[in-house]
Amino acid sequence: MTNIRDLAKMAGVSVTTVSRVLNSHPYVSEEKREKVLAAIKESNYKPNINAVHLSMGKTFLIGVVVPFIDHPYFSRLIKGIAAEALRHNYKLVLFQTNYDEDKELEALQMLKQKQIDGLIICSRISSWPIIEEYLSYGPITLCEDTRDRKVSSTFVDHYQGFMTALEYLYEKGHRKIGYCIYRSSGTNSKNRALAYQHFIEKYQLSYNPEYIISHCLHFEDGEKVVDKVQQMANPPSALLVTSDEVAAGVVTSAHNRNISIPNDLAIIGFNNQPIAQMMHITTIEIPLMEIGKKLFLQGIFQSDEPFYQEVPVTLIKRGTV
Amino acid sequence: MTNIRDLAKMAGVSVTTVSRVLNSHPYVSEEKREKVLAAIKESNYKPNINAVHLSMGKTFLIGVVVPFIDHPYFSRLIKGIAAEALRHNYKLVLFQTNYDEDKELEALQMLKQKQIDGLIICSRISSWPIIEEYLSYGPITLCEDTRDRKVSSTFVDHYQGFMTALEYLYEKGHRKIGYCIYRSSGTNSKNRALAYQHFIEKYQLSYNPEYIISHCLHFEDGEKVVDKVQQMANPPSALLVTSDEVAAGVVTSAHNRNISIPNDLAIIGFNNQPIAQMMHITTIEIPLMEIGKKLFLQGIFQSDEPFYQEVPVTLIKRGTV
DNA sequence: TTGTATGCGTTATCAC
DNA sequence: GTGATAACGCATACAA
Repeated sequence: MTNIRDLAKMAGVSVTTVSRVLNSHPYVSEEKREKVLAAIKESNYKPNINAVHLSMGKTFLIGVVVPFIDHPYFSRLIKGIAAEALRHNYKLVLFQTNYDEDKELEALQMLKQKQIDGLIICSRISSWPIIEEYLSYGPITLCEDTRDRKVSSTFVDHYQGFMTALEYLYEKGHRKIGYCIYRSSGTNSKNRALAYQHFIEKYQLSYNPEYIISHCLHFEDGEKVVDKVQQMANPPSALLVTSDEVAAGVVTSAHNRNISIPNDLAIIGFNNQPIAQMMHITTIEIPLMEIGKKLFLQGIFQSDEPFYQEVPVTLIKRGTV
Repeated sequence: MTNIRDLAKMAGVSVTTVSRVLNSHPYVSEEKREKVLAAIKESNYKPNINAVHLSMGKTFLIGVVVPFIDHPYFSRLIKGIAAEALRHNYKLVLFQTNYDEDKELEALQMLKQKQIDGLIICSRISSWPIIEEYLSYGPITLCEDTRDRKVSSTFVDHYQGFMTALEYLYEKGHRKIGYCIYRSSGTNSKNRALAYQHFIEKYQLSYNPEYIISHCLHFEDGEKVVDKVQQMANPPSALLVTSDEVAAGVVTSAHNRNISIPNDLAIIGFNNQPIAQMMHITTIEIPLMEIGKKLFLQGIFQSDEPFYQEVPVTLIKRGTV
């Protein structure tokens, strides 16, 4: 492996000059620059990233916290982050937490110890005081509405997305609407709940706690949802479902039991995943790949001031409403 | 950030001694070891990984090449790799190739330039001569049967898995059996094709090229499969399908068109993904998470001799046959 | 069993 | 414009 000193010798200049052309700094004559460039080409030189990192005091590593790596929602987010990271010569440190707070703290600790340059938390379990404590050690970026906090984020307005879906169902004549989520504690879930509550109040609909079904995350959870709906004395006529993955499960289960969709039960999913397109599921599109890219850029190129970035969502009308 | 020199002062020893206890080397008295340990605890010391890396000439980075990051098969593999990598303080560099050879070459180049310590190729596009050329620059690990090559691998015996599935269908009375794959050129696909050919010969069944449907990768491809089957003058009575994801798509489409499964069409998927369990799809189980872990260990702790590691598969009988 | 001194390959400071 | 040289923090050969 040829190094910067070898290059200097080959080009007949000093290491400083080599470093200058390597980093395209000013103050180097065209003549010497070309000599160095030639030497680089001839020797097939590549900088030793370890030395660069040590010298710069940076790791070029970005931590990514997700509850589940192999879940369609998060793997799509990771895809976006990874694509942008590669472009900027950053590497990923993937933390799968399973929503275990200790796992998330491990990631936060790595930030504190400067083992990573920044941390992206795609879905959070630790409380605000914890996050805010670690904020002083390095950039933390979230994927939820943080406008009331001093933490940067790229987020989707789940309140608006949910409301749009609800209004659409109302317009279609539905008055008994339920919804599925994974966990009720997350910010995104809370925003969805808030929209639901406001919607109920606005149209003076009755509130039925049964209509809110939690722990829905995978395709196979769709079956549980249909189970519950079938057991209700007064079942909903429409359901907003966690994600298209789960919505697809609901639709599949419903078919198996001769529940007609949308006649017996209308369904709206989220994310506009490929599966929603194939199964003609009406959905709220969330551009996850794009969000992943934004999260990365925000996580690395961050100023002192928190920066909030909202990504718009779109209702995609298909066959399940 | 306190460093090794600060520790030495605090403990009243030399940096060498500190380094020794840090790396649990022998030849350090219990007395001094404890002083150092105390200093470490007190100062909340963490080694600067950049310095460690530079000094050791290693990056502690492992490259992972996949065609698609957000595909259930590969994201599960990544999950296994990431889990094991984290345990060993390694970080991931994710390359999504989309089966573009240049992308794969980028990863290979990084290995050559010592930008990563090892490379795991989960699905390969480049030819053997290319792989073998880069083998001299660092450990490369594959996820396909490489027993006729000098490249290490953790692999599934797709020949055996396919044959098991075929024999099972034969036993159930099927004589017109087709199969779906993504691409025909991969080693794994070739092994499946070989099993199919041997099976056909063994039972003297007629070979119908129509029965082999390629480019099946996602749930939504299941619909195309059903389309094709319906258009055949002499359709197969059973289908081995790329993955459970695609199998689920086939089953869903079949339901939508009142094709009875398994009566009109029997289906066997692969991987035993959660979706297969939910939809009661008969499948060949492939332990992807476990394979991912093995791939990592193999990729990092590799001797000079190539090492081949076969992972067994199991037929899981459910309702689609 | 311990410590000194050197190297790892860069970047950055400063004098020229 | 240019070039010595000092960090950066750790591992290790070698001397003691």
